[in-house]
Amino acid sequence: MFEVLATYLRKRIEITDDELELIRAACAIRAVRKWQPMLQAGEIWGIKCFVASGCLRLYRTGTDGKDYTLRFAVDNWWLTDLESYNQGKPSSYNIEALMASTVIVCPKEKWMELLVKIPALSKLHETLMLNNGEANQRRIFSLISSSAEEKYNEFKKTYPGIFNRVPLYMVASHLGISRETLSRLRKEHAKQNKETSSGNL
Amino acid sequence: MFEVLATYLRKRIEITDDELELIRAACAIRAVRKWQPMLQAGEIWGIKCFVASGCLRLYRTGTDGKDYTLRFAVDNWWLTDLESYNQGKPSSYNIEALMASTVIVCPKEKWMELLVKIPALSKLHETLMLNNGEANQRRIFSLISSSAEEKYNEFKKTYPGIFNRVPLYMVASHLGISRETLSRLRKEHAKQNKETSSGNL
DNA sequence: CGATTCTTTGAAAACAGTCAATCTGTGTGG
DNA sequence: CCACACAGATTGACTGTTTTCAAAGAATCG
Repeated sequence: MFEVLATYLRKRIEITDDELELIRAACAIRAVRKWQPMLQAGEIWGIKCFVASGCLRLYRTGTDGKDYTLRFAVDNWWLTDLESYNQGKPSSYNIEALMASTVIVCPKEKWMELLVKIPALSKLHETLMLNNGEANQRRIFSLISSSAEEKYNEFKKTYPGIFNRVPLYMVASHLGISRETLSRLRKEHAKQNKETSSGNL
Repeated sequence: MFEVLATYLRKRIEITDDELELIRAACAIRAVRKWQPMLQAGEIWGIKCFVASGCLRLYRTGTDGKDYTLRFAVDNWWLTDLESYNQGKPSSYNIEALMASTVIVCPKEKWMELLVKIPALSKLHETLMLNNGEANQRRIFSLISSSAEEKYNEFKKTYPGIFNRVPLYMVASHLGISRETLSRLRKEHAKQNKETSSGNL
């Protein structure tokens, strides 16, 4: 299973087999069953986490008692609660598997050693952080500027692989709209696609 | 004016006078008049930018033609369009001064050299990135989970210094609500505060 | 299958947005 | 120093989107 991460890294950076061996030694493979929590609010999140296969989500319970999805992570994505990872404080978030998944985890201290030993990895790490920052900026813009329908379209375009893979109500909470609204939007769209594609030739 | 940045840095990291001199040499001081744009959509943003005094905002025009505020920056804050800075692509965003301001800017290449030469600065830089990531995560949660009123309260609590310093309609666009709604919320709150504080003893 | 979870649907209500008019404060030029 | 212009804020009436609530329908899993 570690091969998934190795392939991922080889595709993105110049890395020797020795360096890969260092990483492998620092990491652990973890199988997560469906609905199994990897992180529960109150715990401290002290690991780097790479999704080798499956699908996880990061969510948080609002003051209204409902769950709101901050982020999904599928094959070859990284997933962290930045707040807890960074400050070592108990997390306000939860991470759970949406299907049987395999993740590769690395304790924070070991990860930091790796970053020192392998400059290319450090560079990649920085790039990932920046990409994440950009994605957040775009998402914030979308949230403050778009209607429910626009957000729906954007999500489908940006994460085509996720839309059909996770429960609808989680996508709704990711977009900040109710499940009913999302259900209606989707219905509308299905209808329109049907109309457009049924022209007679 | 560079002293503002020097003081800022001394407060946060161990830094020698020689190192500060390096930074000073790489930076330029720029005065920005009220409403003057520092960045216009289409341009490339290739600098690090530190607000020594005044107030700027980063905003973007939506498909509806309205402007949406992504971020404010006041004294001792950094401001960037991550997307353009990172990828060197033309920006979709605008940056303008909301009052006469002084900013300290450093070209990207020189900044990267500084990061190599001054490890403590590099560490600070990383911390800032992480803090920004955390703030974004919290803001996204707020946007997907909160009503207009909750967002209003949270903004006032999180950025007390900004609320009274920038036009109301910009705060509204930062929260993703209309100026009228924000105006009404504020009125409600003023009324409630009056009621609470006028109890007879 | 049977039970649970998820989605859909309809009707009513709440919330926030739009439009348009008015008000307020600030700065400018006569 | 006043009057005017202008940007920003407020207000009311209305509209429209989205939420909520409740019930019924699929789908999924053991």
